[in-house]
Amino acid sequence: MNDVARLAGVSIKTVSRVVNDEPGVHPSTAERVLAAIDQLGFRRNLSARNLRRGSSTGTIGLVLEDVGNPFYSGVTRAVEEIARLRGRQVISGSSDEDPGRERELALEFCSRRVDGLLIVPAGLQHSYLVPEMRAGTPVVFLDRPAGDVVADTVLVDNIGGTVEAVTHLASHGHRRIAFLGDAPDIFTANERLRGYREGCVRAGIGYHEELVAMGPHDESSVATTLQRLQTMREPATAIVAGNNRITVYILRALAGVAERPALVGFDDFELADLLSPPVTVIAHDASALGKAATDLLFARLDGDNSPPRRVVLPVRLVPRGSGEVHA
Amino acid sequence: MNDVARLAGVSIKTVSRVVNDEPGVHPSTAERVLAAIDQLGFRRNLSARNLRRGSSTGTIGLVLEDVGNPFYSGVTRAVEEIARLRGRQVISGSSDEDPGRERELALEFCSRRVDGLLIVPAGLQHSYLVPEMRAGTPVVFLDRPAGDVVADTVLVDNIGGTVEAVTHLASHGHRRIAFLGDAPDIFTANERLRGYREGCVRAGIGYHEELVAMGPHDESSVATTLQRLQTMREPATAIVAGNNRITVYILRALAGVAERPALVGFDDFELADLLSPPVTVIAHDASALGKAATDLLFARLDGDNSPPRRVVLPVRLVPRGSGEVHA
DNA sequence: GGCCACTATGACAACGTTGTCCCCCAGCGG
DNA sequence: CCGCTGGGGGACAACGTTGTCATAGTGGCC
Repeated sequence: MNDVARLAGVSIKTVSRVVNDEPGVHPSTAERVLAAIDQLGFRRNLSARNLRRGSSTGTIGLVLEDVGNPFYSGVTRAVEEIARLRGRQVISGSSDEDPGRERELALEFCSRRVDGLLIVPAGLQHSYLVPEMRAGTPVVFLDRPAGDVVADTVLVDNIGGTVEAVTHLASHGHRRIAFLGDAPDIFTANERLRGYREGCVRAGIGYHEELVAMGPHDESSVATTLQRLQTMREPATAIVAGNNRITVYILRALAGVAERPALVGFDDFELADLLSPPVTVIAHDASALGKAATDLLFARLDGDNSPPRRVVLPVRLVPRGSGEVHA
Repeated sequence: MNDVARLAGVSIKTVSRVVNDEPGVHPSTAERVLAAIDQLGFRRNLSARNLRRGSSTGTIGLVLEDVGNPFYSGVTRAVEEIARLRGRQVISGSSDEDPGRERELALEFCSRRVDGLLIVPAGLQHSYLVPEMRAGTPVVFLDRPAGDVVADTVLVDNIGGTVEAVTHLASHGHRRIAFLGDAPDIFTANERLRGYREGCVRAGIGYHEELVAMGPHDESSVATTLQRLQTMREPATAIVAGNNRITVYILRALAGVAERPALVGFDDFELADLLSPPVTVIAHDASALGKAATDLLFARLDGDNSPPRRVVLPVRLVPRGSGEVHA
């Protein structure tokens, strides 16, 4: 800006005025300044501007588990969309389920003075955020709740969803329904397990430990588990999969197998309808989740300081075939 | 920092020394400072720091077409990964194929003084970046080249891939091979069309205008096109799909159809192997693309100022069934 | 001519840091 | 007692902006 001022033969303040479209600059002066800006390829430094104005940095931080997972990239897209409408940029990072990494990312974002934080928590300890929140940085947790702080949270109805899945399978005559879930220390995995259990009880088919296999799972552990479930004394005739990845692992393991158990997966995914049989899922909307969380964040930025809210988004069972096989 | 200094009864410079682990602070003083930091929840302002030091802002900007597309979210993931290893944060945004939006994002990132830019170009005009590049901001284009500036570029072998697809189909006896591509003003779409044409010529089956349908496509336009291709006087017996979305549209349109043409899709996608028939694709690696581009960017940041490079990543045909149907 | 109002512009401080340079004082040798 | 040394610490400027206030010039009115 200094250089521009020198070239145009004015003070830096006048350049500032031109750059900010402030009134009170003579058109001919403005023109000279603009020419100088163009010639030097000047672009105002937003960091300095925000520092001086003490105002918003125009950024929001997004900590998620893995952008590579279609579910989270859907969330990211929705967040971006709304941030854009509100003139904000998104800085994001993946925690890979590592609480340390999550914390590192969140605090790094705070150091950059983001206007707000959206976090898919990896761990259960979030007291590290208390100073930031007290200092006025709004934080919204999504997909999973914070461990030890009270804050805005947007979740999906994990319990309702798995209850519905089990009920649905039971209504087709299944009494040996298995559940393959993610690591039980992950909130959603645990909730879905609870829903599964409740569904079993409600359906009157009882909860049987041996039909449950919690993760972490990979392709081979899922294959092994399926083997066990199908060869036990009273084999499982139906399976509830705890998330999109597990569903895919199951599909891989079952590829080419003639006698397939019924299957309902948690999370919808592309092409589920084109597989044979098409996969019945508990669907919920990644972009709705991202949108709800971002809307909540912006409400806080707009001054809403009502008590923290917990929003639970509905899920719906989408019957496609794999879950409508009779026992 | 001021408050911390006052509370600890020292000067702000001493606080700065403690925060930056600089030597020359008495342990007992440091302890007082740390206690004050803790009590006030102080976190150093990175913008101010970078402004003062005139150093890197520790961020890189990523402009892509749509994070929601699994291909680009794979790219994003890879970029993030490498940026992390090099201590950088990623700021990203989606252009939605809108050149204006691409430019807006890129310039916004420049205003934030990102250390470097990774761009999946939406348009053909990139001279707007010349001042920034001359000012020392390295820019790497990925997936598509820049329109009118010479810069580092990482591409995949679009032509080679489609040539291979056509050759593969021809070797199974197909002589009426159709091509459904994206809008021809998109570089990759155009290149793939060229590859298709060259493949036809090489295979000695000739290039026939009526077998080509360029986009933009959506589910219904694809369905209509397929209808036309299959009912023409000499119907198409095989199809090459120009990208992952078009492949999916084709699969949707063909669902339940008994007489299916052979199909090879450009871009691999999850579950392609579990469909029936499994989908033969020209595969290339989103994360390899992201990694190559980011590596190139960091090489520039490390001072490499050799002439701009153009890297072309190989693709490979993955035969799975849909492309091995004989005519 | 003196005064006012108004426009165009500039000087300067400040945002929160850090780099540079300087000062104070204890400890030590002569 | 003096001077020197070195460790611990502070004052101040500067990074690139913008907000505040001041100032110079111009034209109009009495």
